[in-house]
Parts: sequence; C-alpha cells; structure tokens
Amino acid sequence: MATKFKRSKSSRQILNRSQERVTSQRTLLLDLIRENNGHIDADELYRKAHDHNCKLSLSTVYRNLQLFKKMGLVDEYHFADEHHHYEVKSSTKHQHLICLKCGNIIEFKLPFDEQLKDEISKQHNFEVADIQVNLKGLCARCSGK
Amino acid sequence: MATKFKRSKSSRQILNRSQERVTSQRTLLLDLIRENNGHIDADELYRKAHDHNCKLSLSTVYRNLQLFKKMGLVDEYHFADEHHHYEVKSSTKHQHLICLKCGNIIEFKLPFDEQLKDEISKQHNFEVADIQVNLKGLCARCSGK
DNA sequence: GTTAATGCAAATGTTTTGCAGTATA
DNA sequence: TATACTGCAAAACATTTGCATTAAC
Repeated sequence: MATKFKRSKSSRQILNRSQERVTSQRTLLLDLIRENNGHIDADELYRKAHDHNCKLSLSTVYRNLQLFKKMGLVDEYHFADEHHHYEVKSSTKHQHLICLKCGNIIEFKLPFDEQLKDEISKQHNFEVADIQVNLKGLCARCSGK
Repeated sequence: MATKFKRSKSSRQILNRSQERVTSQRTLLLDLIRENNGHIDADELYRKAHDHNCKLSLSTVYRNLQLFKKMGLVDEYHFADEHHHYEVKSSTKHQHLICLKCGNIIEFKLPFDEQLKDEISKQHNFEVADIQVNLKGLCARCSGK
C-alpha cells in the first residue's frame, strides 16, 4: 500500500463508484498518481508501483493511464521530451512553468486567459476549446535571485 | 529540384555560407522545408523528398532536421501527436492554433505576451526565456461560422 | 460462471546509430 | 585525398496489442 495522504475520496472509492473494476493494481496506480503532487511519467509511475508490487507490469501502467484519462481523472501533458507526463486533473485550470536548468515544473494560473480567447475569436474566428501554455526559463532558485 | 519559390537567399547559399557541406540531399530538404509554408513532420518531408530523389533515406531526413535545428534554421514543435513538427524559423515570434477537426495549424501573434512575462516574473520570480502556446479548438471553417 | 484486467512477449511507430561506401571540399 | 555525409539495416525508446491466465463481479 502506498504512503498515506489526505484526500476527500480514496482511490478505491473513486473506482468503486465508476463502472470500472477495482483491482489492486489499478488502486495502487491511482493512489500513486494522486499522491504525487506533480507530473509523473509512465516509467516513473511504473518504478514506484513496482516497489509495492513487483509483478505489476508496464502495460498495466499504460492501460490504466489511458483509462484514468478517459475517466477524466488525469490529464496528459506533452512538455518537451519524447514521453508523456500525467497529473491528477485539478479543479483549477492552470498552466506550466518548466525550468530549463533543474527540470522542475511549476503550475501557474494564466492571466489574461479570457481576453486571450476573445482576441483569438475576434481576430481568427477560431473557437478556442483548450489553452496550453508552457513557459520555459529559469526558476527562482536556478536564476539565483 | 523542388518547385521554385521566392526567397532572399537560396537554400544552397545558406548552406554554402555555413560551415556545413552542401549535398544534394541537404539542399533538397532545406528547399522543401522552406517551400512548405507551414508545419511539416519528418515523414511528410521524407515522402516529398523521396519524390525528387528516390534514394534519399529517412535517416538523412532526421539527421538533417537535427542539423537545421542546430543551425537555427528551423524550429521543432511538439503539438499533440507522437511525432515532431518542424517549421522554418521566422523572424516574427508566433504561436499556434490547432484545429481539432481538420488538424490545420494556424499561426498567430500572442497578445499580452510582454505583460505575461512581467506577471510571471513578478508572481513566481521565474525568468521566462521561451513562450509556447497551443490553442486547440475549431477553426473558422470547421466551426461553420 | 462471465467478463474484464493482468502479465508477458511480441509488435508498433518514431527516432537514432553503426558502419561501409560515396561524395564533398 | 581527407573528411563528412549518405544509405541501409539494426538498435533504441516509448507505447500498444494479442493472447493465455487470473481475478473481479
């Protein structure tokens, strides 16, 4: 079992209330993703899960990540590398700062987002459904300020 | 040879003035990328190049894309799919609208970009070096307006 | 007892690399 | 002619899939 953490619902409860089957692997994976306050990739999740259940396979990780995505529990991000990152879908829409030095990913609320949508709709007649902003640069620690 | 197009410099000239060797494959690839006013992926570039020189290999495409990137001639983008897209580096910084229906990619100048940088610097003490914005939704044609 | 999920291995798709042969400078 | 570039095949890497076995309902 993964380390304890506080949440309104347990991963088991979430799965129970869905139509999906509650398996130990699935519960563990969801636990780990929700426990990880940040952005995890499939391989890291696999390694963490493997520590708890050494029979759990990488395909199970991928299959469940797809499922969680479909269930709307997690979001998939394509930052810069070749592999995907996943994070628990949060109630508040946010974007990402990516530090080029330490690789740390910081969340931020995009200012001017409504104005941005309006502007794009006005200028290009484009109906914006999703905004993805990645800002790369140096975080406070790495820029030495 | 690729279809003619107007530019201040020919691909051959660009390569000539660099330290890199001018080969027929390299010139053709750079021609095709510059001719393509948009975003091309390695496979599409390979297919186009193949029409002109059927011996040209996919590895040559990849190797030269890396080279062009290193030379600062093209930019690499990670939109949403598994593969990368490339475009000629333009003098004007822009972002991308991606139509979820037809897949078309439209460039736009980000409004509020300086304010955005300032805001992020102020709020998170993060030094923004690069802004990447992808807006997904429906283009004018697909939203039927 | 049915049906879905898992583990394994093999397949896939994109990108990279080793190496011998070839073309450029 | 020395060196860099190419083509080919094989490797690498992330991800997906087929199938027999196992577990959930």
